[in-house]
Amino acid sequence: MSVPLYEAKAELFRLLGHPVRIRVLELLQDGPKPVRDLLAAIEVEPTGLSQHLAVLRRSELVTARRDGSTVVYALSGGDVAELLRAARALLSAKLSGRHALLNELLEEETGQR
Amino acid sequence: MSVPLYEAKAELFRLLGHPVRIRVLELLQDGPKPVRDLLAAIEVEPTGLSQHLAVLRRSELVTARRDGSTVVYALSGGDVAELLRAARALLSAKLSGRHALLNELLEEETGQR
DNA sequence: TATCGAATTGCGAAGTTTCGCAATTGCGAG
DNA sequence: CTCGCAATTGCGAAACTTCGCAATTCGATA
Repeated sequence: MSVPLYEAKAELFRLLGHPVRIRVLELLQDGPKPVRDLLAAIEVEPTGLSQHLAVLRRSELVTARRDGSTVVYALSGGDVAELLRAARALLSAKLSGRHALLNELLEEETGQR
Repeated sequence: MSVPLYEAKAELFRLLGHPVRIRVLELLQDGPKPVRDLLAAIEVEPTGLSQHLAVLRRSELVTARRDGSTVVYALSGGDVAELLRAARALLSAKLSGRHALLNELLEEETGQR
C-alpha cells in the first residue's frame, strides 16, 4: 500500500476543512451549478473561489465542464452528502450534549437549595 | 446563530485532518485506551501524541480520565465511527472509479486497433 | 480581428499548524 | 520526602495554507 488508508482519510478531511469548500459542496448537492451562481451564493472573491474550486477539482470531489463562456461544476460520483450528513449529526449530538448538561444545571439550581 | 453551521462543519473536518488524530480515533473505536497503548500503536513521539490528544480533547471528540499513573482516553458520545465510515466509502468509490477507467483503457488497447 | 466578461493561474505577504526539545506536573514506590 | 515514570505544556523554527492583486486564458459578440 503506497499511501496508508488513514493518511488518505486525513487528507480527505483536510480538504473538507474550509468553510468555502463546504459551502460549495453543499450547494452542488442540489445539482450542477455555474461558477457565477456559486459566486453569488457565497461570500468570497472570484479569485478565492477559483482557488477553492481548484482544490476540490484536484482531489476529484467535483468536476468542471465548460459550457459556452461559463464553467459548470458538479459533484463527482462518491457520496459527499453522506459525509456532510454524518458531520451534521455529530455536531448536533455535541450541542444537545451541552443542552442536556445545561438542563441538569438548571434543575439543580431550581430543585433543591 | 453565532457560528454558521458550515463554519462548524469545516472546523470539525479540519480537526480530523491529521493522520495521527485519525489513527487515535480509529483505535478508540474498539474501546477506551491508555495513552501508553496509543503510543505503542502509532508512530509518533509522546509529546506529539499529547498535542494531538489535546486538540481532540478541546474539540470534545474524546475524553480523558486519569487512572492511577496513566491516562485513559475514550470517544465521547457522538458517532465518530459514522464519519470515518463515510470517509472510507467515499475513498473506495474514488479508487474504484479509477479502476473502472483503467479497465476501460485496457479494453481499448486490446480490443480494436 | 479587436474587445469584453467569465474564470483561472502565478505570486508574495500574512496567518496558522506542526514538530521536537526542554521544562513541568501528578502519582506511586521505595 | 525523593525518586522515577507517564503524560503534558511552553516555546521557537520550519512547513503549509490562505488571501488578494496583477496577469492570463478562453469563448462570444460586434
